[in-house]
Amino acid sequence: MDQALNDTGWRGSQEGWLEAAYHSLLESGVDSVKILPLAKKLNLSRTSFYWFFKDREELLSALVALWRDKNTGNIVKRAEAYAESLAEAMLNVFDCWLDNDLFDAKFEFAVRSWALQSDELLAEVQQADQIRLEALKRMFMRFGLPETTSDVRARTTYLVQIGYISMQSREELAVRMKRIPEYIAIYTGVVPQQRELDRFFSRHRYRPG
Amino acid sequence: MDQALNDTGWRGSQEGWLEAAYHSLLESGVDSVKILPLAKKLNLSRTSFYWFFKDREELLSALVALWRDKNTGNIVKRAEAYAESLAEAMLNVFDCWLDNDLFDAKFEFAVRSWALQSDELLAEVQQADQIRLEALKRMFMRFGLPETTSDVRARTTYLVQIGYISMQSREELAVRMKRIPEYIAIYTGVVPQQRELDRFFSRHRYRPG
DNA sequence: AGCGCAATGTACATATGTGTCAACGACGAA
DNA sequence: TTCGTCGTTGACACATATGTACATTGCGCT
Repeated sequence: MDQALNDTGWRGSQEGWLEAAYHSLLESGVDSVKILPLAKKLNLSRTSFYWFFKDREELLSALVALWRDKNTGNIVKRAEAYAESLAEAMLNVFDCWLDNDLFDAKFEFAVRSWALQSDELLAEVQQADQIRLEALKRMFMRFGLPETTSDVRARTTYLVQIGYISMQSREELAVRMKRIPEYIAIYTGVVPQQRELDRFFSRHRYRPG
Repeated sequence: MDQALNDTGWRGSQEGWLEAAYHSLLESGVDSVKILPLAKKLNLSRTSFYWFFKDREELLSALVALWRDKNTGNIVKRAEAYAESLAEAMLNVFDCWLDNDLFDAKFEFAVRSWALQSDELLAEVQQADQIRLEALKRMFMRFGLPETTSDVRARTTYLVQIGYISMQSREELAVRMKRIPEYIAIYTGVVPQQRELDRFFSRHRYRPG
Protein backbone atom coordinates (compact mmCIF):
# COMPACT_ATOMS: atom_id res chain seq x y z
CA MET A 1 0.00 0.00 0.00
CA ASP A 2 2.37 2.65 1.19
CA GLN A 3 4.77 2.03 -1.62
CA ALA A 4 2.22 1.00 -4.23
CA LEU A 5 0.44 4.31 -4.02
CA ASN A 6 2.19 7.65 -4.09
CA ASP A 7 2.93 10.39 -6.34
CA THR A 8 3.53 10.80 -9.98
CA GLY A 9 5.58 13.98 -9.66
CA TRP A 10 2.68 16.31 -9.10
CA ARG A 11 1.58 17.38 -5.68
CA GLY A 12 -1.75 15.64 -5.77
CA SER A 13 -3.05 12.58 -7.53
CA GLN A 14 -5.83 10.01 -7.33
CA GLU A 15 -3.52 7.83 -5.31
CA GLY A 16 -2.54 10.61 -2.95
CA TRP A 17 -6.12 11.32 -1.99
CA LEU A 18 -6.92 7.62 -1.81
CA GLU A 19 -4.01 6.92 0.47
CA ALA A 20 -4.93 9.78 2.77
CA ALA A 21 -8.51 8.50 2.82
CA TYR A 22 -7.24 5.00 3.62
CA HIS A 23 -5.28 6.20 6.62
CA SER A 24 -8.12 8.30 7.88
CA LEU A 25 -10.54 5.37 7.51
CA LEU A 26 -8.25 3.06 9.49
CA GLU A 27 -7.62 5.52 12.26
CA SER A 28 -11.03 7.00 12.81
CA GLY A 29 -13.68 5.35 10.68
CA VAL A 30 -15.58 6.35 7.55
CA ASP A 31 -17.12 9.43 9.00
CA SER A 32 -13.68 10.90 9.31
CA VAL A 33 -13.10 10.48 5.59
CA LYS A 34 -14.07 14.00 4.60
CA ILE A 35 -12.62 16.08 1.86
CA LEU A 36 -11.87 19.18 3.89
CA PRO A 37 -9.73 17.43 6.55
CA LEU A 38 -7.96 15.33 3.93
CA ALA A 39 -7.09 18.47 1.99
CA LYS A 40 -5.52 19.93 5.11
CA LYS A 41 -3.37 16.83 5.63
CA LEU A 42 -2.25 16.93 2.01
CA ASN A 43 -1.69 20.67 2.08
CA LEU A 44 -3.91 21.08 -0.92
CA SER A 45 -6.92 23.10 -1.69
CA ARG A 46 -10.09 21.24 -0.90
CA THR A 47 -11.56 21.82 -4.32
CA SER A 48 -8.69 20.25 -6.22
CA PHE A 49 -10.11 16.95 -4.98
CA TYR A 50 -12.85 17.24 -7.56
CA TRP A 51 -10.38 17.01 -10.39
CA PHE A 52 -9.65 13.38 -9.43
CA PHE A 53 -12.98 12.22 -8.07
CA LYS A 54 -16.50 13.09 -9.06
CA ASP A 55 -17.52 13.42 -5.42
CA ARG A 56 -17.02 11.93 -1.97
CA GLU A 57 -19.07 8.87 -2.93
CA GLU A 58 -16.56 7.98 -5.62
CA LEU A 59 -13.71 8.15 -3.14
CA LEU A 60 -15.55 5.86 -0.75
CA SER A 61 -16.22 3.39 -3.56
CA ALA A 62 -12.51 3.36 -4.35
CA LEU A 63 -11.81 2.46 -0.73
CA VAL A 64 -14.25 -0.43 -0.88
CA ALA A 65 -12.63 -1.67 -4.09
CA LEU A 66 -9.24 -1.54 -2.40
CA TRP A 67 -10.53 -3.68 0.46
CA ARG A 68 -12.23 -6.14 -1.85
CA ASP A 69 -9.07 -6.71 -3.89
CA LYS A 70 -6.80 -7.11 -0.93
CA ASN A 71 -8.49 -9.02 1.82
CA THR A 72 -10.53 -11.87 0.41
CA GLY A 73 -8.27 -13.38 -2.25
CA ASN A 74 -5.36 -14.23 0.02
CA ILE A 75 -7.36 -16.14 2.61
CA VAL A 76 -8.82 -18.35 -0.10
CA LYS A 77 -5.36 -18.91 -1.60
CA ARG A 78 -3.83 -19.83 1.75
CA ALA A 79 -6.70 -22.18 2.57
CA GLU A 80 -6.12 -23.97 -0.72
CA ALA A 81 -2.32 -24.11 -0.41
CA TYR A 82 -0.57 -27.47 -0.36
CA ALA A 83 -0.15 -29.14 3.03
CA GLU A 84 0.73 -32.62 4.25
CA SER A 85 -1.39 -32.45 7.36
CA LEU A 86 -4.38 -30.54 8.63
CA ALA A 87 -2.15 -28.77 11.15
CA GLU A 88 0.12 -27.58 8.37
CA ALA A 89 -2.85 -26.41 6.34
CA MET A 90 -4.09 -24.48 9.34
CA LEU A 91 -0.69 -22.86 9.77
CA ASN A 92 -0.83 -21.78 6.13
CA VAL A 93 -4.02 -19.92 6.87
CA PHE A 94 -2.44 -18.41 9.98
CA ASP A 95 0.01 -16.64 7.67
CA CYS A 96 -2.80 -14.23 6.88
CA TRP A 97 -3.31 -13.33 10.52
CA LEU A 98 0.35 -12.47 10.98
CA ASP A 99 1.32 -10.92 7.67
CA ASN A 100 -0.23 -7.55 7.01
CA ASP A 101 0.41 -7.88 3.28
CA LEU A 102 -1.82 -10.95 3.11
CA PHE A 103 -4.64 -9.63 5.26
CA ASP A 104 -5.04 -6.07 6.44
CA ALA A 105 -6.75 -6.48 9.79
CA LYS A 106 -7.23 -2.81 10.58
CA PHE A 107 -8.70 -2.21 7.15
CA GLU A 108 -11.02 -5.15 7.67
CA PHE A 109 -12.29 -3.80 10.96
CA ALA A 110 -12.81 -0.32 9.60
CA VAL A 111 -14.83 -1.68 6.68
CA ARG A 112 -16.97 -3.83 8.97
CA SER A 113 -17.71 -0.85 11.18
CA TRP A 114 -18.58 1.14 8.13
CA ALA A 115 -21.01 -1.58 7.06
CA LEU A 116 -23.10 -0.65 10.08
CA GLN A 117 -24.29 2.45 8.26
CA SER A 118 -24.49 1.14 4.73
CA ASP A 119 -26.69 -1.78 3.71
CA GLU A 120 -24.97 -1.97 0.36
CA LEU A 121 -21.57 -2.44 1.98
CA LEU A 122 -23.01 -4.85 4.53
CA ALA A 123 -24.09 -7.11 1.70
CA GLU A 124 -20.57 -7.05 0.29
CA VAL A 125 -19.02 -7.85 3.65
CA GLN A 126 -21.39 -10.73 4.19
CA GLN A 127 -20.58 -12.07 0.75
CA ALA A 128 -16.87 -11.91 1.60
CA ASP A 129 -17.54 -13.79 4.85
CA GLN A 130 -19.36 -16.45 2.87
CA ILE A 131 -16.52 -16.92 0.39
CA ARG A 132 -13.87 -17.07 3.11
CA LEU A 133 -15.84 -19.46 5.31
CA GLU A 134 -16.48 -21.79 2.40
CA ALA A 135 -12.80 -21.89 1.49
CA LEU A 136 -11.94 -22.82 5.07
CA LYS A 137 -14.66 -25.42 5.22
CA ARG A 138 -13.34 -27.06 2.03
CA MET A 139 -9.93 -27.16 3.66
CA PHE A 140 -11.21 -29.20 6.60
CA MET A 141 -13.15 -31.50 4.29
CA ARG A 142 -10.02 -32.11 2.18
CA PHE A 143 -8.59 -33.78 5.26
CA GLY A 144 -11.57 -36.03 5.69
CA LEU A 145 -13.64 -34.25 8.34
CA PRO A 146 -17.42 -34.56 8.02
CA GLU A 147 -19.37 -31.60 6.69
CA THR A 148 -20.99 -30.28 9.87
CA THR A 149 -17.71 -30.56 11.77
CA SER A 150 -15.87 -28.81 8.95
CA ASP A 151 -18.41 -26.04 8.90
CA VAL A 152 -18.21 -25.31 12.62
CA ARG A 153 -14.41 -25.59 12.68
CA ALA A 154 -14.19 -23.20 9.73
CA ARG A 155 -16.39 -20.76 11.60
CA THR A 156 -14.28 -21.07 14.73
CA THR A 157 -11.07 -20.43 12.83
CA TYR A 158 -12.45 -17.46 10.98
CA LEU A 159 -14.52 -15.90 13.72
CA VAL A 160 -11.76 -15.98 16.30
CA GLN A 161 -9.72 -13.89 13.91
CA ILE A 162 -12.52 -11.46 13.14
CA GLY A 163 -13.12 -11.19 16.87
CA TYR A 164 -9.44 -10.63 17.53
CA ILE A 165 -9.40 -7.81 15.02
CA SER A 166 -12.36 -6.24 16.68
CA MET A 167 -10.50 -6.17 20.01
CA GLN A 168 -8.05 -3.80 18.33
CA SER A 169 -5.28 -5.04 20.59
CA ARG A 170 -1.67 -4.40 19.79
CA GLU A 171 0.22 -7.35 21.15
CA GLU A 172 3.84 -8.37 20.66
CA LEU A 173 4.54 -11.02 18.06
CA ALA A 174 5.97 -13.29 20.77
CA VAL A 175 2.76 -13.14 22.82
CA ARG A 176 0.70 -14.14 19.84
CA MET A 177 3.11 -16.86 18.74
CA LYS A 178 2.97 -18.57 22.14
CA ARG A 179 -0.73 -19.18 21.64
CA ILE A 180 -0.38 -20.69 18.18
CA PRO A 181 0.18 -24.35 19.14
CA GLU A 182 -2.87 -24.31 21.39
CA TYR A 183 -4.99 -22.68 18.71
CA ILE A 184 -3.95 -25.30 16.19
CA ALA A 185 -4.82 -28.02 18.67
CA ILE A 186 -8.27 -26.55 19.31
CA TYR A 187 -9.13 -25.80 15.69
CA THR A 188 -7.93 -29.08 14.19
CA GLY A 189 -8.25 -31.39 17.18
CA VAL A 190 -4.67 -32.47 16.51
CA VAL A 191 -1.45 -31.38 18.24
CA PRO A 192 0.90 -29.87 15.64
CA GLN A 193 4.32 -31.45 15.07
CA GLN A 194 7.37 -29.51 16.13
CA ARG A 195 8.80 -29.34 12.59
CA GLU A 196 5.50 -27.88 11.34
CA LEU A 197 5.65 -25.19 13.97
CA ASP A 198 9.32 -24.53 13.27
CA ARG A 199 8.62 -24.02 9.59
CA PHE A 200 5.84 -21.61 10.49
CA PHE A 201 7.92 -19.68 13.01
CA SER A 202 10.85 -19.26 10.66
CA ARG A 203 8.51 -18.07 7.92
CA HIS A 204 7.53 -15.24 10.24
CA ARG A 205 11.05 -14.56 11.49
CA TYR A 206 10.22 -15.65 15.01
CA ARG A 207 12.65 -17.50 17.30
CA PRO A 208 10.85 -19.34 20.09
CA GLY A 209 12.49 -19.30 23.52
CA MET B 1 -34.89 -1.66 27.55
CA ASP B 2 -37.97 -0.86 25.53
CA GLN B 3 -40.19 -1.12 28.55
CA ALA B 4 -37.69 0.09 31.12
CA LEU B 5 -37.35 3.44 29.46
CA ASN B 6 -40.24 5.59 28.34
CA ASP B 7 -42.27 8.42 29.35
CA THR B 8 -43.31 10.06 32.50
CA GLY B 9 -46.44 11.57 31.03
CA TRP B 10 -44.74 14.38 29.21
CA ARG B 11 -43.81 14.14 25.57
CA GLY B 12 -40.07 14.26 26.09
CA SER B 13 -37.81 12.94 28.82
CA GLN B 14 -34.22 11.89 29.48
CA GLU B 15 -35.20 8.33 28.67
CA GLY B 16 -37.00 9.25 25.49
CA TRP B 17 -33.95 10.92 24.06
CA LEU B 18 -31.67 8.18 25.33
CA GLU B 19 -33.78 5.46 23.80
CA ALA B 20 -33.89 7.23 20.46
CA ALA B 21 -30.12 7.65 20.65
CA TYR B 22 -29.74 3.96 21.46
CA HIS B 23 -31.72 2.90 18.41
CA SER B 24 -29.89 5.28 16.16
CA LEU B 25 -26.54 4.03 17.46
CA LEU B 26 -27.47 0.41 16.82
CA GLU B 27 -28.79 1.04 13.35
CA SER B 28 -26.24 3.43 11.96
CA GLY B 29 -23.37 4.06 14.35
CA VAL B 30 -22.38 6.95 16.61
CA ASP B 31 -22.14 9.51 13.91
CA SER B 32 -25.82 9.14 13.31
CA VAL B 33 -26.54 10.05 16.92
CA LYS B 34 -27.21 13.71 16.32
CA ILE B 35 -29.65 15.91 18.09
CA LEU B 36 -31.41 17.32 15.05
CA PRO B 37 -32.32 13.93 13.50
CA LEU B 38 -33.33 12.53 16.88
CA ALA B 39 -35.62 15.50 17.42
CA LYS B 40 -37.31 14.78 14.11
CA LYS B 41 -37.90 11.14 15.04
CA LEU B 42 -39.33 12.17 18.38
CA ASN B 43 -41.39 14.96 16.83
CA LEU B 44 -39.88 17.40 19.24
CA SER B 45 -38.09 20.64 18.90
CA ARG B 46 -34.35 20.15 18.70
CA THR B 47 -33.60 22.61 21.48
CA SER B 48 -35.76 20.92 24.06
CA PHE B 49 -33.00 18.33 24.16
CA TYR B 50 -30.91 20.76 26.17
CA TRP B 51 -33.35 20.69 28.99
CA PHE B 52 -32.41 17.03 29.69
CA PHE B 53 -28.77 16.93 28.66
CA LYS B 54 -26.03 19.51 28.89
CA ASP B 55 -24.86 18.76 25.38
CA ARG B 56 -24.34 15.95 22.89
CA GLU B 57 -21.32 14.67 24.83
CA GLU B 58 -23.49 13.98 27.84
CA LEU B 59 -25.89 11.94 25.75
CA LEU B 60 -23.04 9.87 24.36
CA SER B 61 -21.69 9.28 27.85
CA ALA B 62 -25.10 8.05 28.89
CA LEU B 63 -25.01 5.55 26.03
CA VAL B 64 -21.62 4.25 27.13
CA ALA B 65 -22.87 3.89 30.69
CA LEU B 66 -25.84 1.89 29.41
CA TRP B 67 -23.51 -0.47 27.56
CA ARG B 68 -21.16 -0.85 30.52
CA ASP B 69 -24.00 -1.78 32.87
CA LYS B 70 -25.61 -4.27 30.58
CA ASN B 71 -23.01 -6.25 28.71
CA THR B 72 -20.12 -7.17 30.97
CA GLY B 73 -21.80 -8.25 34.20
CA ASN B 74 -23.88 -11.06 32.76
CA ILE B 75 -21.01 -12.84 31.02
CA VAL B 76 -19.05 -12.94 34.25
CA LYS B 77 -22.08 -14.21 36.15
CA ARG B 78 -22.77 -16.97 33.63
CA ALA B 79 -19.12 -18.04 33.58
CA GLU B 80 -19.23 -18.39 37.35
CA ALA B 81 -22.59 -20.20 37.48
CA TYR B 82 -22.77 -23.68 38.98
CA ALA B 83 -22.13 -26.59 36.61
CA GLU B 84 -21.40 -30.31 37.02
CA SER B 85 -19.24 -30.56 33.89
CA LEU B 86 -17.22 -28.26 31.69
CA ALA B 87 -19.71 -28.76 28.88
CA GLU B 88 -22.52 -27.63 31.15
CA ALA B 89 -20.51 -24.60 32.24
CA MET B 90 -19.91 -23.72 28.61
CA LEU B 91 -23.62 -23.99 27.89
CA ASN B 92 -24.27 -21.60 30.76
CA VAL B 93 -22.09 -19.04 29.00
CA PHE B 94 -23.85 -19.72 25.71
CA ASP B 95 -27.01 -18.38 27.31
CA CYS B 96 -25.54 -14.93 26.77
CA TRP B 97 -25.11 -15.46 23.06
CA LEU B 98 -28.74 -16.45 22.64
CA ASP B 99 -30.55 -14.23 25.09
CA ASN B 100 -30.62 -10.58 24.16
CA ASP B 101 -31.42 -9.60 27.73
CA LEU B 102 -28.13 -11.12 28.94
CA PHE B 103 -25.92 -9.74 26.20
CA ASP B 104 -26.92 -7.15 23.63
CA ALA B 105 -24.88 -8.14 20.58
CA LYS B 106 -25.89 -5.25 18.34
CA PHE B 107 -25.13 -2.78 21.07
CA GLU B 108 -21.77 -4.42 21.61
CA PHE B 109 -20.86 -4.14 17.95
CA ALA B 110 -21.94 -0.53 17.70
CA VAL B 111 -19.84 0.38 20.72
CA ARG B 112 -16.78 -1.42 19.35
CA SER B 113 -17.14 0.41 16.06
CA TRP B 114 -17.47 3.63 17.93
CA ALA B 115 -14.24 2.86 19.79
CA LEU B 116 -12.45 3.24 16.48
CA GLN B 117 -12.81 6.99 16.76
CA SER B 118 -12.44 7.45 20.50
CA ASP B 119 -9.35 6.39 22.39
CA GLU B 120 -11.13 6.88 25.67
CA LEU B 121 -13.86 4.46 24.71
CA LEU B 122 -11.32 2.04 23.24
CA ALA B 123 -9.67 1.80 26.63
CA GLU B 124 -13.03 0.96 28.21
CA VAL B 125 -13.79 -1.69 25.63
CA GLN B 126 -10.41 -3.31 26.10
CA GLN B 127 -10.91 -3.33 29.84
CA ALA B 128 -14.26 -5.06 29.33
CA ASP B 129 -12.57 -7.64 27.09
CA GLN B 130 -10.01 -8.26 29.81
CA ILE B 131 -12.62 -8.81 32.51
CA ARG B 132 -14.71 -11.12 30.36
CA LEU B 133 -11.73 -13.15 29.15
CA GLU B 134 -10.45 -13.60 32.68
CA ALA B 135 -13.82 -14.83 33.88
CA LEU B 136 -13.89 -17.40 31.10
CA LYS B 137 -10.34 -18.46 31.78
CA ARG B 138 -11.16 -19.05 35.44
CA MET B 139 -14.05 -21.18 34.34
CA PHE B 140 -11.77 -23.53 32.40
CA MET B 141 -9.28 -23.66 35.25
CA ARG B 142 -12.07 -24.59 37.67
CA PHE B 143 -12.40 -27.79 35.71
CA GLY B 144 -8.71 -28.56 35.94
CA LEU B 145 -7.32 -27.33 32.63
CA PRO B 146 -3.78 -25.90 32.71
CA GLU B 147 -3.37 -22.15 32.54
CA THR B 148 -2.18 -21.71 28.94
CA THR B 149 -4.84 -24.04 27.64
CA SER B 150 -7.49 -22.24 29.67
CA ASP B 151 -6.34 -18.92 28.33
CA VAL B 152 -6.48 -19.93 24.69
CA ARG B 153 -9.78 -21.73 25.09
CA ALA B 154 -11.26 -18.69 26.81
CA ARG B 155 -10.10 -16.55 23.92
CA THR B 156 -11.58 -18.96 21.40
CA THR B 157 -14.94 -18.99 23.15
CA TYR B 158 -15.08 -15.24 23.49
CA LEU B 159 -13.60 -14.24 20.18
CA VAL B 160 -15.84 -16.50 18.14
CA GLN B 161 -18.75 -14.66 19.65
CA ILE B 162 -17.28 -11.21 19.09
CA GLY B 163 -16.51 -12.26 15.52
CA TYR B 164 -20.01 -13.59 15.04
CA ILE B 165 -21.45 -10.30 16.18
CA SER B 166 -19.28 -8.48 13.74
CA MET B 167 -20.69 -10.55 10.86
CA GLN B 168 -24.04 -8.94 11.66
CA SER B 169 -25.83 -12.01 10.39
CA ARG B 170 -29.44 -12.63 11.18
CA GLU B 171 -29.82 -16.39 11.32
CA GLU B 172 -32.72 -18.50 12.50
CA LEU B 173 -32.49 -19.89 16.02
CA ALA B 174 -32.58 -23.43 14.59
CA VAL B 175 -29.56 -22.83 12.36
CA ARG B 176 -27.57 -21.58 15.30
CA MET B 177 -28.71 -24.34 17.64
CA LYS B 178 -27.57 -27.05 15.24
CA ARG B 179 -24.01 -25.83 15.59
CA ILE B 180 -24.03 -25.78 19.39
CA PRO B 181 -22.93 -29.40 20.07
CA GLU B 182 -19.96 -29.02 17.72
CA TYR B 183 -18.97 -25.73 19.30
CA ILE B 184 -19.06 -27.26 22.76
CA ALA B 185 -16.89 -30.13 21.52
CA ILE B 186 -14.33 -27.77 20.03
CA TYR B 187 -14.23 -25.34 22.91
CA THR B 188 -14.10 -27.88 25.72
CA GLY B 189 -12.57 -30.86 23.93
CA VAL B 190 -15.44 -32.93 25.32
CA VAL B 191 -18.63 -34.05 23.59
CA PRO B 192 -21.63 -32.74 25.55
CA GLN B 193 -24.13 -35.21 27.02
CA GLN B 194 -27.59 -35.32 25.55
CA ARG B 195 -29.26 -34.33 28.80
CA GLU B 196 -27.00 -31.28 29.05
CA LEU B 197 -28.02 -30.22 25.57
CA ASP B 198 -31.68 -30.91 26.29
CA ARG B 199 -31.59 -28.72 29.36
CA PHE B 200 -30.00 -25.96 27.30
CA PHE B 201 -32.43 -26.27 24.42
CA SER B 202 -35.47 -26.19 26.65
CA ARG B 203 -34.11 -23.13 28.44
CA HIS B 204 -34.19 -21.35 25.10
CA ARG B 205 -37.53 -22.77 24.00
CA TYR B 206 -36.04 -24.76 21.16
CA ARG B 207 -37.24 -28.19 20.03
CA PRO B 208 -34.59 -30.09 18.11
CA GLY B 209 -35.66 -32.04 15.04
C1' DA C 1 -58.53 31.99 38.61
C1' DG C 2 -54.09 32.41 38.39
C1' DC C 3 -49.20 31.53 39.61
C1' DG C 4 -45.05 28.79 38.99
C1' DC C 5 -42.27 26.00 36.66
C1' DA C 6 -41.37 22.14 33.71
C1' DA C 7 -41.23 21.63 28.93
C1' DT C 8 -41.16 23.34 24.40
C1' DG C 9 -40.45 26.57 20.64
C1' DT C 10 -38.25 30.64 17.90
C1' DA C 11 -34.37 33.23 16.61
C1' DC C 12 -29.65 33.89 16.35
C1' DA C 13 -24.59 33.07 16.05
C1' DT C 14 -21.32 29.89 14.55
C1' DA C 15 -18.87 25.77 12.78
C1' DT C 16 -17.98 22.39 9.41
C1' DG C 17 -18.94 20.12 5.59
C1' DT C 18 -20.29 19.62 0.22
C1' DG C 19 -20.16 20.76 -4.62
C1' DT C 20 -19.93 24.27 -8.85
C1' DC C 21 -17.65 27.77 -11.38
C1' DA C 22 -14.50 30.53 -13.53
C1' DA C 23 -9.92 32.10 -13.38
C1' DC C 24 -5.10 31.05 -12.99
C1' DG C 25 -0.45 28.77 -13.56
C1' DA C 26 3.02 25.55 -15.30
C1' DC C 27 4.73 22.30 -18.40
C1' DG C 28 5.39 19.84 -22.83
C1' DA C 29 4.58 19.42 -27.72
C1' DA C 30 3.81 21.52 -32.28
C1' DT D 1 6.39 30.93 -28.81
C1' DT D 2 2.03 29.79 -28.19
C1' DC D 3 -1.34 26.61 -27.19
C1' DG D 4 -3.80 23.14 -24.75
C1' DT D 5 -4.03 20.08 -21.02
C1' DC D 6 -3.33 18.94 -16.34
C1' DG D 7 -3.68 20.49 -11.96
C1' DT D 8 -4.73 24.18 -8.54
C1' DT D 9 -7.17 27.81 -6.38
C1' DG D 10 -10.64 31.20 -4.21
C1' DA D 11 -15.37 32.77 -4.26
C1' DC D 12 -20.02 31.47 -4.00
C1' DA D 13 -24.24 28.92 -2.71
C1' DC D 14 -26.02 25.61 0.29
C1' DA D 15 -26.88 22.12 3.75
C1' DT D 16 -26.58 20.28 8.27
C1' DA D 17 -25.12 20.39 12.63
C1' DT D 18 -24.31 22.62 17.56
C1' DG D 19 -25.40 25.54 21.41
C1' DT D 20 -27.39 29.98 23.72
C1' DA D 21 -30.87 33.52 24.90
C1' DC D 22 -35.26 34.44 25.33
C1' DA D 23 -40.25 33.93 24.69
C1' DT D 24 -44.26 30.91 25.17
C1' DT D 25 -47.28 27.15 26.48
C1' DG D 26 -49.88 24.42 29.53
C1' DC D 27 -50.30 21.35 33.88
C1' DG D 28 -50.84 21.17 38.63
C1' DC D 29 -51.51 23.19 42.84
C1' DT D 30 -53.36 26.45 46.06
